[in-house]
Amino acid sequence: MGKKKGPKYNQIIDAAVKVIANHGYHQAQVSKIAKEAGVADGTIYLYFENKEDILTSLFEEKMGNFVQIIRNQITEDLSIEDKFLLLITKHLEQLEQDHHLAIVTQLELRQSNTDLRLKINEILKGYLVLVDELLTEGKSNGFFLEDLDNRLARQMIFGTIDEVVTNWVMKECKYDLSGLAVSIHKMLLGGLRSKPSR
Amino acid sequence: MGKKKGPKYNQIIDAAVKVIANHGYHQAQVSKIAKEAGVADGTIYLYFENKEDILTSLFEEKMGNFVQIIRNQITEDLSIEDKFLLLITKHLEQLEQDHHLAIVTQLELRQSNTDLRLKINEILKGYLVLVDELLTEGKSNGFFLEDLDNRLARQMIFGTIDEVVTNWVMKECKYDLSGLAVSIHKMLLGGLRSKPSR
Amino acid sequence: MGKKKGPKYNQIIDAAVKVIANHGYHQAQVSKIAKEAGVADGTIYLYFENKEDILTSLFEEKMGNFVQIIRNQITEDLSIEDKFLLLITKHLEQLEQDHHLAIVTQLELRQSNTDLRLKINEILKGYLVLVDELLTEGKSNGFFLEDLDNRLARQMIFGTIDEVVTNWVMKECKYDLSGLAVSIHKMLLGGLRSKPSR
Amino acid sequence: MGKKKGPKYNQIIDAAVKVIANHGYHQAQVSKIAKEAGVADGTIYLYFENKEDILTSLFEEKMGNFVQIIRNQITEDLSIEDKFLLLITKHLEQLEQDHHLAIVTQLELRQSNTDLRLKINEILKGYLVLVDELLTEGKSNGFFLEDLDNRLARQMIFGTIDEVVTNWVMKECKYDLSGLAVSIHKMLLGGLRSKPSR
DNA sequence: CATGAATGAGCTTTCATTCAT
DNA sequence: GATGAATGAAAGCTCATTCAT
Repeated sequence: MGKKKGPKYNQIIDAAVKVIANHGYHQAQVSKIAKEAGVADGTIYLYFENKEDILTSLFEEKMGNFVQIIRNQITEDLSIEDKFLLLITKHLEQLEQDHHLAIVTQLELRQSNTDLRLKINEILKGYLVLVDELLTEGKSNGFFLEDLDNRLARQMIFGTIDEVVTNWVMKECKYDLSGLAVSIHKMLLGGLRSKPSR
Repeated sequence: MGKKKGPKYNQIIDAAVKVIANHGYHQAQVSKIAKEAGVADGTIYLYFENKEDILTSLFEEKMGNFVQIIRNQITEDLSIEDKFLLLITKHLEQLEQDHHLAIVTQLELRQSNTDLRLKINEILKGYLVLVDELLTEGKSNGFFLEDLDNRLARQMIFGTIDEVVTNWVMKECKYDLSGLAVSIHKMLLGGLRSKPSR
Repeated sequence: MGKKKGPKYNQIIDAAVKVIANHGYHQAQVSKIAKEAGVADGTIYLYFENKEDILTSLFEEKMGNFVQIIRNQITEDLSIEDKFLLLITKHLEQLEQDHHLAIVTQLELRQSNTDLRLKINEILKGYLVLVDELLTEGKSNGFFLEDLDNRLARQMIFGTIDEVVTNWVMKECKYDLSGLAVSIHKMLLGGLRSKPSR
Repeated sequence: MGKKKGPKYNQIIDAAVKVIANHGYHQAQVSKIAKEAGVADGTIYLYFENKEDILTSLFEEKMGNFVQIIRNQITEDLSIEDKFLLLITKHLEQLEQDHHLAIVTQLELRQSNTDLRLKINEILKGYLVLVDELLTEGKSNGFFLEDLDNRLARQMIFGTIDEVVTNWVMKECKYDLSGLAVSIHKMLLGGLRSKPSR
């Protein structure tokens, strides 16, 4: 019950990231996380309801930040095009900064049961809301077609970036990720075709 | 050993799909699958090496010719544009045909940790090779830009379609999936922008 | 029920000896014995009540012979001393003849549960009766002391020979076993002491 | 890990002895041992690596100084004859002290298949070394014949005593065991024959 | 007689969670 | 607050035995 207090809370979350990244989701026992965090097993339960709550909180904590940081960069004076470039760049940059976190969010946490994944999706909504705002803005000033399906567009944007990051993680983060932002941006906005149809 | 034959073999695989779809990957115990299949627990082991073998076989059996079916539709006389439309359409159609199977392959099986993931990647590889061929063809006849990054393009195409399907599954397959093919196709080839940049 | 008939009966027993010798008691499944015997699993149960019955019968069959063969050699005209030498020699010779059988009776069958071992002891009684007869005969003609405890003497004789054979089996039957008969005979009859006590 | 301490450790070992003695090796499930020890199944695994570790530890703990205890009694001032009497007496006395333990070591533990057998042999080796020393000493001072085969003599001594104890256990420990020491001693040293051969 | 596919009871071990100290 | 020893439910797999053919 006494949730979210004290330095131990963050200690435990950071330990969870580390343990999951190094040992994999299915080998991340509570006792291992407690040991890594330097606390007793029971202490975990003073800060988290149960194991799933650790993972949910982990994602909340790290991804809550995530969306806010992107929002902070997207100032009103930018063109919609530049706003999208920023979205992509900051998305990639943040995951590039912390390889452990990237492994956890892109690979390991997806092995969790479906309930947890629904909660993760809940958190992802903040991201999707942002994308939606950009799409609506783009439509209103004629940058995007009026009849664009926001949901599909969102799925294309998120699906593409997510797939790029996942591949990067699976290749053991060996190459420059954020450097791909411009290319991705160009592909997403302009599509694959060399010339417009008609 | 891998006796693989007899009606029980398929009975068990179908039961596995059903149980996993209804109860989730982590709640799909062997005994539950056996009960659903109408056989004794031990009978499972006359047809499969172990639990993982059930899942691997399930995936192979059901998704083994996923790519081949798409390839069969893509005849040489089609334009590159139409070939992509077919790719998307057939991809969506196949998953739309069996909701249970879609749940299993899009959500549940991704929670596995093992050889199964490798099997999934194997299938995926065949898919990506096909996409690569289409991209190369499109480049050679000027439909795509010469400097297009094949890997990124592949990730955009697969990432987008996969995300669309996953969202459809998570919305409990309540809307028409293959009907989205045209819109997706338009977005992927033409991008989000209403007018081409100069 | 229809026990002890047909050539299959012996086939199965011989297969059991072979399988147990090669794979060990705990790895000697009924199906493995059936395969070795060239019959179906179910066929086993036409000749034996259950698995334990195979083992009991195996021992009966092979050890029944065993005692009879020794008895046949011990003719009445021999001295009690020579009778004992024959007992020991034939005991060792018979086990030396069939290494598989020796492994099974000396090592593997002793891992069976206590019930089976009680039945084995039952069969061993034939051997012990023979020893008893010799001891009694030896006492009556003054070769042995009147106050010799037959039970203890039997245990010394059997315990010694059994231990010698077991060691030979554990050393993988690499040396001449029956050649030890004279030494054993000398030790058992004369003891370890170089000179008699007063 | 091998935490080995605390009162539970001994509780569990004693429970194992009791359960194995009463129900037999093959019926001594972990859950039965846990229940007898008055702990939860899982608690077993805080003190032992696995089931085999219970049995190995049991044997080590209970029989670890079996040989040492005998050695402590055999002081240098004794005659070789008396030393052997002590060996036999202490061997029997130790097993006589704890009937449950005797059942376990003489009958049940021999049904095991694994490292445990190796552990048992380890203990046995210490015993055989001791016997060897006595034999060598006896030879050097003329008490034993120079040409006595140590290995065979060892096997006679151990085989005889072991057989006597096993028979006593199988007769449910109903008679006085250590009281047999003098008779056994007499038989082993002097043999069965009433008068020395010429 | 013979088959062998099918059965299903039985057991070790893991690990999230609790609670007395 | 903090501890960590203790808990006990849960699940994959084996194999002796049966019985319809």
